[in-house]
Amino acid sequence: MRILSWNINSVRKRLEHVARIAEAHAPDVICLQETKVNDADFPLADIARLGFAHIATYGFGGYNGVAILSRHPMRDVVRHTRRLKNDGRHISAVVAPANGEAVSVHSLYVPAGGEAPDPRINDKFADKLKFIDDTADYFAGEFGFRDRVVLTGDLNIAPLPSDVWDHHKMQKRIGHTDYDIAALDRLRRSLNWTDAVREIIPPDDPVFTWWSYRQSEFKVDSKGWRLDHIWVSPGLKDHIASAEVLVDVRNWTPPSDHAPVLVGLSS
DNA sequence: ATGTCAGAAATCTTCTGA
Repeated sequence: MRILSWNINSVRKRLEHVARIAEAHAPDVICLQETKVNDADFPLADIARLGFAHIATYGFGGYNGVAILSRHPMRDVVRHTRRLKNDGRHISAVVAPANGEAVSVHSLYVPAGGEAPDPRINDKFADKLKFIDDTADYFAGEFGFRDRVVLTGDLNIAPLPSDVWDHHKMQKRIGHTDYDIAALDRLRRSLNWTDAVREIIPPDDPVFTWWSYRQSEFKVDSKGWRLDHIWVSPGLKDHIASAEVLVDVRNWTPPSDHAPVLVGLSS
């Protein structure tokens, strides 16, 4: 099963890109973040036409919004809330291929966390860390190590020195602070998750999935961050067959500021 | 401090979030 995750920054602005990705890479499942559309306005017919007959959406007006597009039937769709608050940041579904074992797939959009790198004075950063800890509690309580679970999404954290273009400069930037990295490690331990991309690409090699719009010119492998991730539960660790970042997509116009991550799992 | 996007609400621009 091929699973792709992409912060699309408005699904309605980038339908053509989804078509190109579907054509070129044939993912079975696409997890989207920042769809920026209410469920009632989600372009279901356009997506279905691309081969994804099964669609689960969790919109939140003009902000946030996550979705799962699947070629295979889905059941048990859950739009997750945090502290009884709808926020369009976590949707899950069990993808059940006709020939193959079912997988619980999660599309997550972790809050960015604002500017000041101190949760004691920055409420957005405190909310981000709380969101991650709530999510860790959820996974620890809901699943066991033998379950087949895939966590995807824009986690807004680059955990390794090689996940940012300048480790030293970024240590005081939200997304690469010690607070971020410790929180992401708590999430990783919640189900003993494996970072699928780093199983395939050596941890010392720079890998980026996000490049700011606020650069005069986007250049591959310059000034990026690896904010988008696909993790698998222990039950799927031995099934990781391939992993890559579709860096070229960042050059397609009009671009999202994120590139998709694609992981292939053997049955 | 700056750069650029996207969407909403209300105008033809400003705000918010990232």
